Amino acid sequence: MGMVNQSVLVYERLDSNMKNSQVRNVVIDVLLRNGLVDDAFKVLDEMLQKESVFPPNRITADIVLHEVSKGRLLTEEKIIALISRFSSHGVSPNSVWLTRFISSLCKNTRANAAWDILSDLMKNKTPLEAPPFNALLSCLGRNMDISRMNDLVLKMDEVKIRPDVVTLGILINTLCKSRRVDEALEVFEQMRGKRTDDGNVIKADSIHFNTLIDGLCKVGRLKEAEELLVRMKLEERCVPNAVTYNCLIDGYCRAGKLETAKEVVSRMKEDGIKPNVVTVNTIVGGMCRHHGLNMAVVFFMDMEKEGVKGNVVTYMTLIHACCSVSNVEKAMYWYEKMLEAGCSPDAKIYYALISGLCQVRRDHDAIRVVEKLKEGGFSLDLLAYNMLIGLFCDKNNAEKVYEMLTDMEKEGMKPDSITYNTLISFFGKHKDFESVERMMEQMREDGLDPTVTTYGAVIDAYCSVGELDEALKLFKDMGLHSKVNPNTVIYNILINAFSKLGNFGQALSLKEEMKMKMVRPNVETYNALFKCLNEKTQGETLLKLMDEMVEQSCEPNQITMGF
DNA sequence: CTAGGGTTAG
Repeated sequence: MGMVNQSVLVYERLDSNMKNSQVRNVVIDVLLRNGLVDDAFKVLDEMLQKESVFPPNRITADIVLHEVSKGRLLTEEKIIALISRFSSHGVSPNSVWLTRFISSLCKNTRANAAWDILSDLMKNKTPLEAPPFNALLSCLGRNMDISRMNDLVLKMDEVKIRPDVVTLGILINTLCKSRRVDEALEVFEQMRGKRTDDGNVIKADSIHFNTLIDGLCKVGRLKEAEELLVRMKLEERCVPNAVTYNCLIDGYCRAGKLETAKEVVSRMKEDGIKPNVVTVNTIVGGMCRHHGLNMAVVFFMDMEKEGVKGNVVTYMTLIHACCSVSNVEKAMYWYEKMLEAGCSPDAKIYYALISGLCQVRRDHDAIRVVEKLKEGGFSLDLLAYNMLIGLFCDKNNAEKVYEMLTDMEKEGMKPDSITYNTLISFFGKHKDFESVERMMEQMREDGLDPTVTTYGAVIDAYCSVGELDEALKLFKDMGLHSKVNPNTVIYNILINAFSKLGNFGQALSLKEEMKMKMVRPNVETYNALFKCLNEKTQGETLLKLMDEMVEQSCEPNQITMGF
């Protein structure tokens, strides 16, 4: 501390024309390192004055921002203000630091603040590089905000900040994930090889190719994906790797071409690339979807013999497949197998089990799994809560429904529209209109607009007690007061209700209305109408409607045949 | 910046 005091003493005695930026930087550094934050900021403030003779430089920003974030000396807001003051002197924070700061803002869903910082720095023409922009771009990409991404890239171009390989990677990836593969290919061709002022070139790399191949596969354009692989092999620094082949394998699996997928495994081996656990999981998943569990298990065991061990994802895939064919015992068997194999379950394994059990309506088993999940130190997420609430509603277990809701609240989780829709339909089925209204109100209070499903549940409830006037009122409200429009399901509910009451005229005019409004009728629409005709034995109208059904390309089903 | 895992209500 003595040394610090001496340094400060010396500094204070200096003539003000001796206190240049370099000297001040040293003093600020010493003060901050010794925790004398207020003193440091006093010196900094002198530098940041508008007409300061010795303004801050790159090093000032380096020292201050590094220490500030290391010691958490300032709030995010104050750091932003500080950056802005540096910016007004034409000083940028160090690129690495700025990138980290932008990322952390984005993680806290403060992309707007990040945007403002970068705009401010650009406006003041401070020197900038691509990485901080990449951080913001990848955040915008996660939110699929492509238009703001394009804006940012344009702004970069205006102030001559050159994009790098990562920038290109982010753009391609976001476009591919939004299924806009052609645009991704276009951006790729446009940006790659582009020479900038300083002679640098953005070179295409394996990640770019992998992303594009995956994008093409995900939209089923397998032939083009294969062509891109050929092109990739001809490029300089682009060697296909396990990711490349796994993307192709996934593409074939999704298309149900399991044999071709297995051929790609052979091709990758010939190419000197070992299949990995992702390869196994992809094919196991594909087999489960298209050829059933047994084939998948055989494949899995073959691969284990080749030395590729399964992981949580492998077991989860198998567990899910068991559940989807209602084989809970087998699901639990694979759960045990997973533990034996030394794979520690993560939260998602439990969610998958819960999802499977909810689908086959095994409420007691689901409760057991929830207990196991909690024992494992995990908690349910909104999705899992929704599935469970749905299950307990279905089982008329109001007590459990309330338990789930209080649990959610305890964990600070807000119900979403799916939760509300589930509850509204539950109360509707019990003809508890008071609760229905209460839920609708609460939903609005939570800032959630009613969805088509919400209306569907309520309209259905009023129809079920024969209050068609009330149902029609809501139906009309839909178009008027909210942005949701009636869909096929809503029309079917009403047509069914009128048909049941023998009001064929009203039912028929609703069907006409839906055709006029371009809402497609389906088999159920016609079946609902037939229900009414059958009683009145109006054969002629029936035949006419049958013809119309064909016209509308509605496949008649079992129920239709009964008329 | 690239590959594989659970999504509800009518």
